[in-house]
Amino acid sequence: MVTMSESETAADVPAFRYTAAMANEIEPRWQQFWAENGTFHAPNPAGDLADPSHPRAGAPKLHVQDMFPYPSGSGLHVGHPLGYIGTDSYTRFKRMTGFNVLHPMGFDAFGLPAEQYAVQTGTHPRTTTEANVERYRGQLRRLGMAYDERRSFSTTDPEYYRWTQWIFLQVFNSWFDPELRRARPIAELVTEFEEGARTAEKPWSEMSGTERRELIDGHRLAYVSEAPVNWCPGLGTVLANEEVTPDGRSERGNFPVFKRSLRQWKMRITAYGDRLVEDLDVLDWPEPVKQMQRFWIGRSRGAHVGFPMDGDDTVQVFTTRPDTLFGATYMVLAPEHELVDTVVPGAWPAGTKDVWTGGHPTPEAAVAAYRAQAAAKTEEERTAEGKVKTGVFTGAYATNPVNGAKVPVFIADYVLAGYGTGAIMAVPGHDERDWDFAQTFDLPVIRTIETPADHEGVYTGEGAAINSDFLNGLGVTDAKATMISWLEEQGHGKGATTYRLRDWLFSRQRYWGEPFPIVYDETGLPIAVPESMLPVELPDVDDFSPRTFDPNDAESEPETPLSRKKDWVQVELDLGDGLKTYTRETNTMPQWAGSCWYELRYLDPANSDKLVDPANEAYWMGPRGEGDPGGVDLYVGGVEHAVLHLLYARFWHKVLFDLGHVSSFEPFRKLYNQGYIQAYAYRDARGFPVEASEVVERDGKWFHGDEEVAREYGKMGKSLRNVVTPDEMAEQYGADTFRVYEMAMGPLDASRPWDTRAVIGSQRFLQRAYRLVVDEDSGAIRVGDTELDAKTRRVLHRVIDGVRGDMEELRFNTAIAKLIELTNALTPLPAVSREAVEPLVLMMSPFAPHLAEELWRKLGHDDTLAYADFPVADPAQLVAESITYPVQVNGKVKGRVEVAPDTTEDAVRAAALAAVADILAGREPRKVIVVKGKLVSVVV
RNA sequence: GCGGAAGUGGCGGAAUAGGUAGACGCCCAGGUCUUAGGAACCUGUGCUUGCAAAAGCGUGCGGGUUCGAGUCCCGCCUUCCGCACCA
Repeated sequence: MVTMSESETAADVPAFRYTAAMANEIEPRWQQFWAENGTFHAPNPAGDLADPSHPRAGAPKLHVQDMFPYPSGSGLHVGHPLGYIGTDSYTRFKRMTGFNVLHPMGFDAFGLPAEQYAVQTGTHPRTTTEANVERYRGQLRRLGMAYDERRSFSTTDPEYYRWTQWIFLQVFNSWFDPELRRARPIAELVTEFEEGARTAEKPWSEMSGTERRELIDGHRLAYVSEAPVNWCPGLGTVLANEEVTPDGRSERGNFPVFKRSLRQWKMRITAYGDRLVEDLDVLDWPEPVKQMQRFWIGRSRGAHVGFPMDGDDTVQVFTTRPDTLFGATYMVLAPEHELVDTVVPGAWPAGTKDVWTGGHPTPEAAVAAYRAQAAAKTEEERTAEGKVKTGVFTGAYATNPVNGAKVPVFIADYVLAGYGTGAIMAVPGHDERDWDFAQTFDLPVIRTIETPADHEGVYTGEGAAINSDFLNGLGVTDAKATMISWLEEQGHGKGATTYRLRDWLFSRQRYWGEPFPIVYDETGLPIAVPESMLPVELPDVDDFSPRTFDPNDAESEPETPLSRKKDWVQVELDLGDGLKTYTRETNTMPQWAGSCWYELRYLDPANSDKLVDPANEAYWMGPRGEGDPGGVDLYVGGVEHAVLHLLYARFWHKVLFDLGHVSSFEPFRKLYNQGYIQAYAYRDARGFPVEASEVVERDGKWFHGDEEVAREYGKMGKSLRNVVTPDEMAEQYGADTFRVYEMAMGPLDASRPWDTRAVIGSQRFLQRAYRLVVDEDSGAIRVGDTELDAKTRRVLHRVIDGVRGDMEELRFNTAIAKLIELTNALTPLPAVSREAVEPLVLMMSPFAPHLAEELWRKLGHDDTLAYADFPVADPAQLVAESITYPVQVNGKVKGRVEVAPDTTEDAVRAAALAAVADILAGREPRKVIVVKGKLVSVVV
């Protein structure tokens, strides 16, 4: 879009006015200066990035990081860089206050879109990805980001994913010691078995080599298992639980997802459940994010209890309320529970109620029908039916171990196979779901918690135990503990903790991901590729797509793209037993893998011997003392990563910590969620989006041409035709104006609508600031060494003080408001004083770095201001010359008095009463309150 | 249903410790300069009444505490986010 103001009025614009055209001359020049001079290189304490001569070498450090982007084909829109500009402004400020600042940027470049594009066009994903990364780099550079470009990488760089694979091997070669609550090298486990310190069902000495390997493999933190997973035929891949929506579809692509038992790689994140929950307490994270993680991990404490069945079987249940065991009047198994088949008798036992049978002649028929019905339902249907409980009697009875009572065993889909043991004891008196089920199936209720007399129905509150033999009279907490001790003594159960969190499904049937550093021998058991052979490079293939299927074909089988590359899959290696043929793992890692540890690689990006030099890790991320987690000092990104990325990254970091590779036990000390920039979109009468930039407002309605259109509010995107790019903002206003606008429009953590029209306000501010230094007509420098008048000087120092405070707290919007106030205060002054202008320029520089550098140069400095000292307020100037007290009478402001700051309270009171004397009209004040420095309140 | 965040002018937002509500910016109106202004600059701008001085009202709604409440307490409403039979 060509603005008319540019073309038609150019002749009238003074030659030295700060315009978009001037910004577009200034900005690339300074970007080049910074790049050529390595202005933003941050020195490491050790290795190839060490630089003892650097002005910040050995200074206190600050590691600030953004959640790096996936470089999509459509480039950045104005919403994407919001957080980046925020961290750039913050780190520029902190650098000027003396910190050695690490603020890097990289690219999360493995992922589905490049692969899908490759499938459609045949373009290699690497080609697409590299082009997109270059585009992103260009866009970010154009915004003047102060990154240390030597530390930038893509997760797709073989030299990067070499270390992703190396970490995978660390995980693979470890096991979790529950006693020490930490990961240990797998070799130590082998030793324990060899020496008999640890025993399996079969003595180690009697086991075959394969049996030993299977035993060990079963303890690894990365393991292959045949287990129910989320199979998505439409995508041709399996998905992690976290990638499946609540209605049972894929987060990407919205295809149906089916539970299938398949052999897949998993990571034993559940072993870290306790530490992942507990360590949240020491993190400086937004409470909602911690809450989401706590909920996702879903730790609950309770007990496993065995209910013996007729015959030899015992059903294990998990309960958080062992104190209510005496009230268990029936049991429920998940329809998929493995014991269902073995417990079903040939005929309905005596006393079977009609509602229990579902109208079927035999238990076998009833169970089969119910299972078929449950299997046919999607997760969505199962939960959509809400509280209507369905189920059927299995015909079997179990024995309540605490009192020997026979209780009927049902199957019902309100019990989930995937949680706890997939079986429950039902206590209808004190559990809402069990109550509902008991009502439907006419089952008895026994109260075991004293229930208020007037209470009807289920009671889930606290109370003393009743009808519970040795528990009677105990409160809930004591009753739980007593029951668990009893169960453990009697051998009927023991205290237990379960998690909602499942082990992390780690393999994907895709091409564009990190290959596993794993081969298989003739036993079919996995073998680690030696570290010396890393990276296992992703081979080129002809066909990038996994085999996809009819999205509803639940019985289809995954087929990976790499499996078709036969000459790659079969590999000759000498792994210690001479040259042998091995088969490569053909799954690839999920997209999360690369982002699980990138914060570490920024610290030492070119280190070819180690993931990161311990000296560099300790400096940038090490703990600050006992109990301190260490980690990135400030990590900024969207709240959408509250669970997945942040949980996986914490898990890997803890494994690396346990194995001694890092000194911090958390990756991100402080987390900050920036808001989203959204935008209005407009639809015509047919409901089609029209180009938002062409819509005009008239009389509170919106028109596209002559047609009235409807406005809506949502994400910026191609499909809504409301995209605004930073490139066009830079072109029309300059990058500095764009940066100032994004930071001024609201608090960083709030979401707000984009409004291109309002950008002009930021442009005017920069223009006024430029005008303070440079005469618009002649280009002459206007700044002189005249002293500031006392009043303006106080304004200056008040602003300096306020801006410093705002910057520390990331309150950029109010910092900019204060800078505008200062600029507006200087504008009408007859002489422009260096005393005020230099601090103004320095304080503007985090937001408008190009303009600030340009003005700094014009003010006579010959080097970058990036390492200049940020202004410090003179405390003497912060004391007001006089204080104006508003005077309230009965809570309403009725007058004002201006007094010297050191006026005594009595004098203020007297002056205030005099000021409102006519309002009081002779009435005697009942009370006079003087709040020092604030106001006077008179009550009559 | 459970958990969390948030509701302030026409709009984005400010008020950091209970103390002058609306900083700063956009829009809008009037003006200066000008052939012109859709540039820049200046002035005004919460709502109602009023020529004005001024008065009344005002931070989602209803109560409460207080000399004083956007801020604290109780009860609601609305919006957004997360979870959703987790035993």
